[in-house]
Amino acid sequence: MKADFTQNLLEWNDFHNSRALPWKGETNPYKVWLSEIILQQTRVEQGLAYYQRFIEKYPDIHYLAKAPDEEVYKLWEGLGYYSRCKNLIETARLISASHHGHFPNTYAEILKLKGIGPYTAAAIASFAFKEKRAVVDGNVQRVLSRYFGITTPVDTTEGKKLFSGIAQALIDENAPAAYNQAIMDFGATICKPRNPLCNICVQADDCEAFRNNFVNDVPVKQKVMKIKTRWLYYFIIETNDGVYIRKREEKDIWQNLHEFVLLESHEEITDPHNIFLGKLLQHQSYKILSRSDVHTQQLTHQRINGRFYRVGLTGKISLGKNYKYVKKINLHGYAFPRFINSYLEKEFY
DNA sequence: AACCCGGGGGG
DNA sequence: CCCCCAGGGTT
Repeated sequence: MKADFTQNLLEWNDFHNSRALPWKGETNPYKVWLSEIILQQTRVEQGLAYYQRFIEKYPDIHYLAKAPDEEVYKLWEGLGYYSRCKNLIETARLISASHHGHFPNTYAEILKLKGIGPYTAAAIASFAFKEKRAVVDGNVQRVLSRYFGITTPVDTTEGKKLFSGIAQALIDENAPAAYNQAIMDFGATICKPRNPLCNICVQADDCEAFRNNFVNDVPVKQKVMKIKTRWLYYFIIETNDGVYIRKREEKDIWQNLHEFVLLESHEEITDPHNIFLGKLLQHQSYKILSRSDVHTQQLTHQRINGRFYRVGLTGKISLGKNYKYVKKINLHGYAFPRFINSYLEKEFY
């Protein structure tokens, strides 16, 4: 069984895999690591430009370690899952300082690093250090569940153990890196989530799901997360040349990114400024300069709705220590969530 | 084990 | 509108 699957895969890789990516064949652990963090739960097409910008700005791990937090977040801005950026910075500084810039070179040691789990540790260990350690990502789960006809949910403890065991049994002894790269390319280009190319698949003869016609029913996933709706009313309190912003510190979406003065609700509010600005600005005189249409953004597990109000002030005020007064010209130096940036780009700048 | 964390593209 | 993406961390 293994011989067939692995042999066919590597043969396909040699003669029919034309996928070209900048990090393919890369053995520099820093570059492998960076690419893998960027690609976590992220499409290759989306991550590619980010990877190139990071490599350009931070050619090695010491450059990244020395960079100010805000600069790195700004470079990560728009990519999502911002804890990846936080862990990226922490790990870079740890390796730069404590390991003299030398990346740990075994799966077990790599796995201890922040932001690195089983998949990423296996990827770095195999690509950079040729360790025989099979990767299990969404592609691998899909390929294996179809080929072997596995209906165990992939997102359970049992499923994770099952798939990592099978993957490790299938990996090629002599070419672990090539095998790992090949199975992910195969999953991304042939054994795709929807409309897989079974008609030209070199594994089709031995594929359980194809032979029994349930290719579209695997892999099985268990978790169904309910989507909650949030209403965010942002007040851009501004003077002639500055605005007030704060960093989101709480455990919530967009942690460590910036925002304006916020009134949040679980449902729509007709005139949010009436109940809010009076209290916030006390005796200050202010003027509502504009009110945006309702903006929306659909996240995986939340639906964000909201409006943006520009509020004019004659002079500076104090909104507490959480808020910073920033000149409008310098807003570009701070990282904002997409929800805010899309407003700024269209209606503010 | 259950829940949380973004944003984009395809059907 | 729903699903998925070179997953990982926290509770």
